[in-house]
Amino acid sequence: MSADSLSRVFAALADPTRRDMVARLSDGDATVNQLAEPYRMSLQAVYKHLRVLEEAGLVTRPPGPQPRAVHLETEVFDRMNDWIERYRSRAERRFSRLDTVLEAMRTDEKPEGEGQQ
Amino acid sequence: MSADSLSRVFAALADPTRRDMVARLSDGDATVNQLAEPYRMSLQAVYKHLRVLEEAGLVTRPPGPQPRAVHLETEVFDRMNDWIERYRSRAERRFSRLDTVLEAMRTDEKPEGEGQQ
DNA sequence: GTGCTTGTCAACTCAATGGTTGAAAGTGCT
DNA sequence: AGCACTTTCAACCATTGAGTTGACAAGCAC
Repeated sequence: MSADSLSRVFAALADPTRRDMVARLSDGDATVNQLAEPYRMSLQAVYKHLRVLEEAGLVTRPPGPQPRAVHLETEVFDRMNDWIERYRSRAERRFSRLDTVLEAMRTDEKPEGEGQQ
Repeated sequence: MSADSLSRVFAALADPTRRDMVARLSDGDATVNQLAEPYRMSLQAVYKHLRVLEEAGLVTRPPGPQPRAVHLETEVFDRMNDWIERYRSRAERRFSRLDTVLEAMRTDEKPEGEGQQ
């Protein structure tokens, strides 16, 4: 209940069925029944998965005629990417900086180094 | 236990505490005690979180002197990014193609061809 | 209207998760 | 050896999550 929005997004994608739904929706909108068809689970279960995706903001269901379409929202992907890139780049930048330091140490002096690798 | 590896990664990052750990580890390796310090939970709980991150491949703990360092692995981030980008781009490409079709309909008024690929 | 299909809600089961405490191994230092 | 610190294992509890079945509400066709 208290999960922040990023947690909801990651949690939503932690389930293989939901990732598969997202994958299929990337090919185009679908109704709940179309979505449910390949899975060996009840329609209600699929509907529940849909709710999870919806609450994570990964999917919207614009109102319309009876077979309502499920639509994939790509905006949330950006938020995930931002998070991932932020820390990946930070770690990699730090790593290359450390590399520089180690190299400086080797050329500078101190042949006492513990073989890190 | 039967979760595939992508599921484990997403599930690992679905927890705010674990995301915070990853964020902090992106600033440099840390011992478990250092990692645990800001949280109001038992050390054992932190170890559990660490295990989850470890099994997701997000973190390694190279052997060494007693307070073993926890190290962030950035490689897994690529796998996540691959997945995200794959379906984001697919959806956006489809969207722009649809856009093109719609525009063609408006300007042309008779779109007879659709099988683009 | 009657009926069929689609979509939704609710209650229930069962397994997994996040947290706890307590105890036991390892490891390092003197 | 002995002591302190780090790490892990096990049992337990509360909450969430994925799935089920059953029933109910809308929409569309006849």
